[in-house]
Amino acid sequence: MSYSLSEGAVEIIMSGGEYDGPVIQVLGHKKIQSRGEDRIRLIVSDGKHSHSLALLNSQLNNKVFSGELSNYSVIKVDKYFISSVQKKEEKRVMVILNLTIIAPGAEVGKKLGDPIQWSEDMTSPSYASTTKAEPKPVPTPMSNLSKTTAGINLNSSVLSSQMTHPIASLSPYQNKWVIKARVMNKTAIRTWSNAKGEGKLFSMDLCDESGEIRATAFKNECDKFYDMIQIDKVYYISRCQLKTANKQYTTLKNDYEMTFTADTVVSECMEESNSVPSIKYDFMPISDIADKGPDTILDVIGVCKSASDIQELTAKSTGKLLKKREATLVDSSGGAITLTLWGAEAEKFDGSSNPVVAVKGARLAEFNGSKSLSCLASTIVRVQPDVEEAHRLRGWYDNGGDSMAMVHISARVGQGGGNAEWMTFAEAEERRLGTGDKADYFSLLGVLTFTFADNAVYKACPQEQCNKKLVDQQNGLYRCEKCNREYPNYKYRLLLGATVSDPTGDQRVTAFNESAEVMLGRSAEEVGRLSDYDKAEYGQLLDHVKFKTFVFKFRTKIETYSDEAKLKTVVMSAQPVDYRDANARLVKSIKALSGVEV
DNA sequence: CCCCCCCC
Repeated sequence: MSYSLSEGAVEIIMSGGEYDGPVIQVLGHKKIQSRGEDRIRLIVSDGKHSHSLALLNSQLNNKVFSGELSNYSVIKVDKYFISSVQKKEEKRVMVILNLTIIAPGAEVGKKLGDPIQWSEDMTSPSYASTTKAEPKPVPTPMSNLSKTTAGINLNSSVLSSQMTHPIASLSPYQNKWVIKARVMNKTAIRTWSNAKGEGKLFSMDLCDESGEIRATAFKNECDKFYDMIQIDKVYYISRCQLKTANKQYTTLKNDYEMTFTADTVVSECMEESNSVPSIKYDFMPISDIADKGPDTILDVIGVCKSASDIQELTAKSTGKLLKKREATLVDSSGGAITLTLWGAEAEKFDGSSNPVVAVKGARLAEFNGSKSLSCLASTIVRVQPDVEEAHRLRGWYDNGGDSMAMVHISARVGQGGGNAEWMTFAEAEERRLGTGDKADYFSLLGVLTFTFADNAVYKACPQEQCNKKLVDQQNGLYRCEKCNREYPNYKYRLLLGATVSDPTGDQRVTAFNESAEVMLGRSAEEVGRLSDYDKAEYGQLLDHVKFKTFVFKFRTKIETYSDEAKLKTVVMSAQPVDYRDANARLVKSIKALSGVEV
């Protein structure tokens, strides 16, 4: 068995060129300490040259500890970057991010070829001309920086020709570095005032291939850099102060954070920087969120099916005036969830064109048994992001996904009724529910067996709290008798008559806006538009929801209309079935009925 | 040097 190594790759890579997926042999390894962390240094060979300054990304350490990556192994380096370390002089280091083991050491069993040790001064000009080599790094990266003025360097060529340092390598103990990083997120300018003084600041989240870090600019630096720093752009940044990050306040994966100082130099990277990754999302299908606990921090991507207007409220605890907007996101998992946006983010958000929205680091909140996502200050929200999942979702939504029935994870649960025992219609009748002076409430697992399509949606008063049906004045205006006013606009609201059945009987019920939206799987706005502009589709929608099963909570009370006493039953909430819960209830009643443990 | 991240 012979193994072919990428002869000459070490030389090309170490002299600044690019070599795609070099196949090299591991000749030895050594454990070193870096910032209190174990790092593995590999001695590698391409058959022609060996090189002892190959660092293994710490995530790969286990491959060595487990023996998987033993000496003489032949590996393909799938991903690497070149960094530099300062000892007595600048030294280039190859950091291996990803590798594939082509042949284990035991199988190879010997050193391949007769490699000689490579060193910096072996760099020959011939390689630079035959490869896509970048300009050779200047030996003293910081020497040029003093020539910049005001810290903002508009000509990136000075910095771009230099070697940059991986973010993961930054520490307070070393201040001669330049990073090449993408801005993932930038906060608004915030002011503070406390016993220690006052000021203003903004912060940004930066990332490169090696990791991420938060940087904050205070006062002067806040003014100086705020406009320049733009989300998604790549910058060369140097001369910041590093300090230990308070883990309490950050979700970024870095032990340190940076503070801009008067000496900080920032320069936009003008060339294509595909090597600097953009935000790394870890999207969770919306329907999976139902199983997650409160305070889970997660990423989602979905189409904004609807969004509320801005609501203003006063925080009880702080007395602060808050602005929020709720957007409903849906994805192809068939889940829907409410995302709450706050402050300026809420104000600028426009969901009217059903954009794809990507969210990184939102927090799962639970209120009255209903789950929703809430944005934190650190949450990144991107509207119409240029990522594959966004394009896929766009295609899905525009080609029928929009009419898919959704399980709304944030569906309201009747107050306090979440754990009420379920009843059947027969049991409700037996107990004469609704026949007393006060209304009775009960929950039931039932099937929607009929929907009354006539007048299921109406044009309601646009005022926040008034949901009165408007009178069409036939002149473009609508009159609200309750407000005694005419409006040019209106909001749609649902008032759905339906029949719910269970194995023991059925009941004519009425569902108002929120519960009807859950039952129809559409917003009142959408149903209204269909009713006015696409009667066929409207009819289909009302037809297709038949035989869907929900957990209903009813309010029932006997009422007399023209001498006839009838049970008036209102749907307080309709929830998609949580089958785990449903089965547990079933098992419980089987036990109770049979006296047998199951 | 901030560090609040909310409400029904």
